[in-house]
Amino acid sequence: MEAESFEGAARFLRPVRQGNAFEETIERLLQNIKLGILGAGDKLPAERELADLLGVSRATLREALAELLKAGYVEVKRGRYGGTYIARNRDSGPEARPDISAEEVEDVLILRGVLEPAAASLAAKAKLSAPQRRHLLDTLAEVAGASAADYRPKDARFHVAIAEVGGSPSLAAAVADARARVSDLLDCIPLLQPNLEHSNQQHQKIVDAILRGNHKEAYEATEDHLQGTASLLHGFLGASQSSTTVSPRRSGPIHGE
Amino acid sequence: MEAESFEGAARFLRPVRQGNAFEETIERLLQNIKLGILGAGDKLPAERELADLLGVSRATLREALAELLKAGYVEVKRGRYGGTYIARNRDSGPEARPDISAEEVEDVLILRGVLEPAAASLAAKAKLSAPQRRHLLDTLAEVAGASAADYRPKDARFHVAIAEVGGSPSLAAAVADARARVSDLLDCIPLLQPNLEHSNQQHQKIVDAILRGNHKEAYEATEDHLQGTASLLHGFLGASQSSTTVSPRRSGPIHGE
DNA sequence: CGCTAATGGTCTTTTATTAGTCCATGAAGC
DNA sequence: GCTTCATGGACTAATAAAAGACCATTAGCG
Repeated sequence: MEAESFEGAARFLRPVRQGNAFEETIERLLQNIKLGILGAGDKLPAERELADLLGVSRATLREALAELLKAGYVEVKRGRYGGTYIARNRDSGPEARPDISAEEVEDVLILRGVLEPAAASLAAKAKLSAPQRRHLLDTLAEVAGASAADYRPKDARFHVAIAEVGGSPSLAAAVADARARVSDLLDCIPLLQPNLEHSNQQHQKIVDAILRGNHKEAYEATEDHLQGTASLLHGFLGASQSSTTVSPRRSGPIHGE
Repeated sequence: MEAESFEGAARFLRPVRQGNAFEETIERLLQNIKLGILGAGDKLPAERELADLLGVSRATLREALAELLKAGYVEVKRGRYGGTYIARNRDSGPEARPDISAEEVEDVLILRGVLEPAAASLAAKAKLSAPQRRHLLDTLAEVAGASAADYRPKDARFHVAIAEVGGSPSLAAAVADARARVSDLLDCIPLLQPNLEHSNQQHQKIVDAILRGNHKEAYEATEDHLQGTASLLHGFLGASQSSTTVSPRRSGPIHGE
């Protein structure tokens, strides 16, 4: 325990920020879109307000919004009562897919495997208010009724909703972050109809357990559910494109261009 | 699910960064010191390398180091084979203690209550290498033999070590972050000798379970252990200084000054 | 002794980001 | 119609941060 023992320490002296303000702003907005928190047709807060929420200057926010506009994620209406809106039918372009390492897949699957069942368990233990119960049921219905085109965001929205009612904002944020990473991985693999139906059944089971206050069952049902997508991801990505510790983004923020 | 439904969305449109680069750099370094990852007498990486690790310019890093130097956290030696070292006996000044809301205490306790037992369980499930086992035992011995003065960092180091061997860097980082927040809270309450002895017994139990590969026991032993400090924190902070959603830091980075 | 080289210390230049002001637009309300 | 005013759009000045070059120091080494 003397001088120069950085083998391990270096892992914790990790970067203080992920990129520049412009890139992080795009990332945050995109995360909210992909997680279905900002759904098609939704109006974003006014630029001045949104910049404040994101803790970034309006100029930087506008740069980010300009990119999202160019990529078709948002639409803008001018004048009073105008604003920025999430595009209703984005021509889903060929999302930039940097190579994915098996380690990274494993890492995020472990993380969400820890966070999500725990969040479901907490939600079951918590004394949910009527609006919270409604929120769960609403997001459940949304994902059950979603078309294949927007299944992923609705699905993510549902899972984040569970974490939201768990009582810890930090946990909800952590789940949202992990879920966003999972969603990025899921974008690389096809959406299979039988999987969707099975997923919806599992969703129902999770919500049932939460609303009945059965935390053990909520935990296990969530574990089961995650197991499915974990297997899927392992199958499609697990053994492919291994290693190559690529530097994360830093160039070409959206996709083409 | 139409336009302008931001009641919930706003919670996820959270700030993209916590402060300016200078403040975040101090915070990160301080976190590593408080978590015992950088222990007394350790040599920091050279400025150029450290700046690179933290993803910040050398100028910004040096500003941060200057603050830590002024506050007595580090010492500097010039010339070849010189460097920046963690101070051996810092005159623990009156740490700036912004008011703490009960919600914040609850939030972080829930979060670590989810993360740490899960990390211990993962560690027990994992096939640990000899160096990993040694790492666990080393940090365990360090905390068991620690003086009251540096019990907290050694304790934190031990808990983070468990997460390190769990197989997910993201989870380890999450545990480190949560632990740092807990440590900040613990700094507000006295260190009681009987608690220390009980803690050390629990630590031993956790490591035993992990090394035996009994994940259920590792999980439960960690839960038990956390329960202790949770009660302590609730007792000392729970009902005091409630509400007042104070803005986090942003001014006076270190302590006095 | 005197050189070497890795390290902290000090600059300058360029770029990113903020903070603020003012303009242009256009649906709502009279 | 006409006015209102919250909105996006466009600029400027000030500040933070990065990138890089160069200087000063000093333990080791021949």
